[in-house]
Amino acid sequence: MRKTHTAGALRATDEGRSVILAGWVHRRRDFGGLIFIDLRDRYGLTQITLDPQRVPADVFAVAESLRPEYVIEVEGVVHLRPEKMRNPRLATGDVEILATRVLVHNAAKVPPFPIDSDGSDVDETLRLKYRYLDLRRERMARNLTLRHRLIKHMRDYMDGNGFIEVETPILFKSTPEGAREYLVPSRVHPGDFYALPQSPQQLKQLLMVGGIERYFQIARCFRDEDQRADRQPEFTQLDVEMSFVDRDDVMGLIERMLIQFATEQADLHGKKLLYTPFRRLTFAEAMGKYGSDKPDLRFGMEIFDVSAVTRNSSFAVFAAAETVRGIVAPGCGGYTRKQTDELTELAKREGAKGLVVLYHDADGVRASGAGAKLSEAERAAILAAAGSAPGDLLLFVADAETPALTALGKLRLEMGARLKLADPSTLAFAWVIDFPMFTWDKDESRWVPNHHLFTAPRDEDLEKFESNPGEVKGKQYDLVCNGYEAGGGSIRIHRRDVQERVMRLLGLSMEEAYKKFGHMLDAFEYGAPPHGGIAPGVDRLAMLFAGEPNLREVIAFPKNQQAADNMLGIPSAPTAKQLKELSVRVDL
RNA sequence: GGAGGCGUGGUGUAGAGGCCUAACACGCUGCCCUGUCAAGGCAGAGACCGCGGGUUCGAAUCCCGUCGCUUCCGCCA
Repeated sequence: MRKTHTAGALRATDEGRSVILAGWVHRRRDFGGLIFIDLRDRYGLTQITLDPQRVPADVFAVAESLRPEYVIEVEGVVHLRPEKMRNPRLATGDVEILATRVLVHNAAKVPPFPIDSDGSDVDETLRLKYRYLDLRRERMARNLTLRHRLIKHMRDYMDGNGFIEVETPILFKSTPEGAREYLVPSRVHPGDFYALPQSPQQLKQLLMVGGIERYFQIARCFRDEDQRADRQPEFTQLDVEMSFVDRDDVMGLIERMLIQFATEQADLHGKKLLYTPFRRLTFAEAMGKYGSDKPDLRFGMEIFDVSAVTRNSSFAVFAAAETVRGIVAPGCGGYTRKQTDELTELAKREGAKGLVVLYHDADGVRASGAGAKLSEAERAAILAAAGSAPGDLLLFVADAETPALTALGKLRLEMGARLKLADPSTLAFAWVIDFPMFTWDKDESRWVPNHHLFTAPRDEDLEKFESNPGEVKGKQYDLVCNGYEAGGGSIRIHRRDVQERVMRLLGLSMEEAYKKFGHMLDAFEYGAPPHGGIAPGVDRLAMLFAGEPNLREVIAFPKNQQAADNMLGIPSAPTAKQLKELSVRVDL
């Protein structure tokens, strides 16, 4: 090892020690007769001082030639800084190294962007093109360290709870009923393809049939779908599966793991958990109060129902609607027509027919606009249901239940953001349970699974299966946090007959079902234990704990929104020789 | 597939039909400087305003197209 200490290690108590540090020139302050160099490595900054009276002329000359991002090695002696020259903002601020030798390992061109910021001042395209420079930022080092500690915590925790990590293949089988897959051509089997796994779902269930009982894996998953701030084409999950468990066993396991992590790693991310134990709400509650199946629970602004009041309203829009729901935007009574029009646009984009705006004035609902059409009694009843105060703005959607709730859910998030209601230093973890198992897909005229087709129905709903599929609830649970889905899981079907009923309901012929999922159906006939699991998203959890706005900040080499990497220049065209070997022809 | 936003020296921005021979800050180069830590002072270099077309006497600025990045909708069992 060429260095005796890191650039973040030295303190006043090290005074007099001879040391060797190595790293990058962060900044150079040259006074002509005195030079300071901030030496940076992953661990911190240390000030190197070059005094011409105390170093040979050739060493001083080397120091004069240094530029930002040069890689250097410095030998010197730790000195206590004069009292007034200490820097309390630096962990190493009490000391400086009086250099006796400076070696340049490598010079550096002028970087295309500054390294001494958090990167928010630089176009992200450039950051990603020069990711190896971008990673030198303190922010990136902190994020990758946090991610490492999260994964290490997961491994230690799972190990401590009797789980073993088992690797599953990346070259997997194409399966329908899921996300679009990445395909890999087989050379040995011309015309045949592997698929990269969207998740190790089936394999981990087969591990349960294989008697592993407690499995986990830090698993890479691949989905060829369009990107979002919280979606990358390849991502990492803590994949978990256990035998002989109920829903609460799985939820409790993950909940304790996250609480422990948040407690032990408080120094790194500084985030507080808003709910311990985690909140629990049913899908119906989540939709009804927050208009979302992954609500941001850091603030209230719950949706309320005034249908009982408006059923016989003198306001035709209200009277005709299947349901009328609303939210209160506190203190927004001063909104202009232009501002409320923006909100109306947002509601329409989310599928609502429109937005009804009422103003809560000093003496009740303002009698203008929609307010003029409401009777005195209705206005009073609406304010009572809303629980609003003078100066508030009331937003209503009169529509069928689902569009009304989802539109108000989006409006709630929009108003929450405008009013800065969500505390950015908190994490509001919660479980959402009792999801409907199936949703009717109008376009395809068939039932589609809400989670996936291996999720078990609640025992009491088994009989409604064929008669009323929309009413069947599954043993599914989603981990949500601050408006993100941080993970999802379920108790699985472990019997062939039940699995076949699900497949039949989804419109799969038994022939098709067997072709695609025969390995599962067969396995269930050889003593498959009851089992269930979950897969928290590692990238998303790292993002949430780090307080970052997107996944790219917690991934060393992420893809951009076009699923491309402009540093590597991928994806890229294969050679004619490669294609020929794979028996693949490109048709553009 | 669709909608919005952005694109001007190395970086981040200003600019809203003629005042642009394009401004400011940071960075960069040179010189001065012994206690700075976002060091300071002086001087200087560096941009055909993403690309293509159009309107106009005149376009960074208006219009059309296109490319790149980003956020969102669809999609994500």
